[in-house]
Amino acid sequence: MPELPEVETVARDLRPRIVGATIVAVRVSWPRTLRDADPPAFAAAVAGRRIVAVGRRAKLVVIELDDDRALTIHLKMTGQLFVVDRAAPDDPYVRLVLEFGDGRDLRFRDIRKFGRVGVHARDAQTGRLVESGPFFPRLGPEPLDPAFTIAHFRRLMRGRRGRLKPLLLDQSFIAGIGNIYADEALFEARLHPLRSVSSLRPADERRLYRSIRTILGEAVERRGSSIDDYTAPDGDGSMQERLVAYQRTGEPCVRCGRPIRRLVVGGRATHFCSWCQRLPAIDRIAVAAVLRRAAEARRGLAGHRDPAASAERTRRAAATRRAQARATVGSIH
DNA sequence: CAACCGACCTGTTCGC
DNA sequence: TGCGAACAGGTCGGTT
Repeated sequence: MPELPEVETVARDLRPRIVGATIVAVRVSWPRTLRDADPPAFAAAVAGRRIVAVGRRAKLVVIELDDDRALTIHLKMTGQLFVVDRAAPDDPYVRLVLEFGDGRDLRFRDIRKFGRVGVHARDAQTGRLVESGPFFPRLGPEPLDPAFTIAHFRRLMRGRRGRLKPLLLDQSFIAGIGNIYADEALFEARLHPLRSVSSLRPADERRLYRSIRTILGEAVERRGSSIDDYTAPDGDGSMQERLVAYQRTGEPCVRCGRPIRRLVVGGRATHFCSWCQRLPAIDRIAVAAVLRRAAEARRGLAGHRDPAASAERTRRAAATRRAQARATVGSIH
């Protein structure tokens, strides 16, 4: 589920609650939640350790311990972290619990069981996570880091060949962007998701760089987008109110009024305005086949329903589900 | 290297 | 009312 802004919010909410806490025991109800699927080894590694810092890298929550190690937690689609009193009622979707010496629990709840928790080495000198090893993916730079400049961005783009949307989702290119913010950044930059990277001119690259930072920055300020199962320990974000492309199929584009269109790119739903995010001539031919196939697929879906109404239904259902998730979490300090 | 596919999971919605 | 298919914000490994 969560992308960079949501994970950042979770880390910030967790920090004041768990820094200083000592882990005295571990409960694992779904062993595969652990990246090495070995609960006894995990318990032995963390028992007695004190938490000294909480941060984020890409979409990972990083919990640093008072030895040379850190826990990384990837929430994937439906993971949630919250702190409750040990006596708080159990929940069938809680997969892993860190029990603290002060009577509280850090609980990891994850309906779809995609989330993963790993133990990683930490550089004793710098306190930074060692970003290597069998379970650690190659991660690109942090887009909101001040060190991530337009020059840096240009250098990364050089030599890349594919299309924009898959590139933005590639965590080894830039870390932390997911499906929502990829669509929003491309809309903001007025770039078509199927635009070829090699066709970008300097002005296009500048707009893309700026839109990525603007969208992610605002999303962090707004505590992320609360959609479906995502909610943070200190409550919902509000970025969902500002999304203008994602899940807006059929609704009028906020810039030109033409309907937002939906395509599947790399297996992911992709939302854009085909007027504001036009393809240059070079790309049109290459992309024509993709668009034709999408049109055929749409026609194939008999009983063509109203896409805007459908999107609205989807959002309402999502809000309901989120309310249930929130009620379940019921986090305390 | 780039893109696509099925896996991994569960819950919800929609068409029939 | 019930049933199956499609879909959901992420990533991985194996193919093409």
